[in-house]
Amino acid sequence: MGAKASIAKTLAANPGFSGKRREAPRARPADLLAVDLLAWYDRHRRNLPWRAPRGERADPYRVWLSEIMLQQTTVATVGPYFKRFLARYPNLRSLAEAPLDDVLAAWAGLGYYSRARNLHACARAVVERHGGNFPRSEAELASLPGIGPYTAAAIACIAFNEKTVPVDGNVERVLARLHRVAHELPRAKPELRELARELAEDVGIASRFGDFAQALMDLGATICRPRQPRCMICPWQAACLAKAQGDQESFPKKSAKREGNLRRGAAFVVSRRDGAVLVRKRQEKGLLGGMVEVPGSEWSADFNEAAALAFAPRVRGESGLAWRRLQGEVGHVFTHFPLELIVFVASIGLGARAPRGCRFLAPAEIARAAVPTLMIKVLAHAGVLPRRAL
DNA sequence: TATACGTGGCG
DNA sequence: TCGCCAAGTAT
Repeated sequence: MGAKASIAKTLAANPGFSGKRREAPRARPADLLAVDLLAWYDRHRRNLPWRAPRGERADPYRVWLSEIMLQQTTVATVGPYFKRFLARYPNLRSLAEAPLDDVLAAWAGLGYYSRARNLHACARAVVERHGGNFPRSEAELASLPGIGPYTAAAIACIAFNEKTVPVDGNVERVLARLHRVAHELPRAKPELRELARELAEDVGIASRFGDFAQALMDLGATICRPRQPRCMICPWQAACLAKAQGDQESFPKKSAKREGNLRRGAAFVVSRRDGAVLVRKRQEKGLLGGMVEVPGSEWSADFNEAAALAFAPRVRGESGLAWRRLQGEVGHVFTHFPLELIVFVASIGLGARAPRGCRFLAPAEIARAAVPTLMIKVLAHAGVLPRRAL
């Protein structure tokens, strides 16, 4: 199916869409749309840390690392993490040989920690299965840990110039507006993927698949933004069906997602006289998997504050800790639920021994350990830390 | 197909 | 202040 046919299908799926609108948008052949975008990209190309100099092929290791970091994460947030990570692990082999805990520590604060665990597993898999070189086909890439359909396509076209278009949130938004896609996400995903596949065909004459993918994502990030899109300077403004209708901000349509219930719990900060804090490691899988935390209760909607001290850690060599409940709470919002933690603090002497499964972490070590932002907030609330040092 | 999975920025 | 959103994947 050609691009024109899909436009007709889009129009057919929009009963309220006036037939008069068919003529104004998309006055030019589809291949020129791709050419227009590449020309725009050549003029407005952003210099990002993982991007190769113009005309040069990007390093697959850097492309992969950046794409994993950029999953659900903004360019501004990723920048500093990417540079630090690359300085510490300059190539695939150095990453594959590193202990997982060190990798988690380098990832601390970025969120979605399964990405770091899969990153590490992927590095080892590429060394074992591919001799240390990333495969170039989308299918082989997608079989690696942490690499799904989007990332496989992104690496394939950006690092190897394979003929494919990765479809991320940016591309979905651009295409949903360009074609005024009526269906809601995520149901519209197959339709949007098909539109993206047609675009890959359009790029054929230029054979710059990596540039085209990055151009499309840049267009979504800087021009076709979720709110207040800058249509007046968009290279595709003349072809955009939503722009013609004036309702571009209402695309893509999305199904309403329900919000999670508030969960509450208690955290216990034990400070040793030399400043060290009692911590433990969370289980490998699930929320904040493998990350460092202070001891605490379960987090639940029906948390009973009066019984909170039952969860307090018992420190060997101490006859009983004098717990002090700090005023206020530590609030944190996860993707699927908000959390409020009350914090208890206690001080102990140098002779104390950590309970089974726990250890004491010196202040200087906290910055180098795998401590998630939630726990940074708890430690800051307890007065143990000023804030994360970037 | 739906849900779990972090965090920070912005209007 | 608060809801939305950002270059998704695994199960």
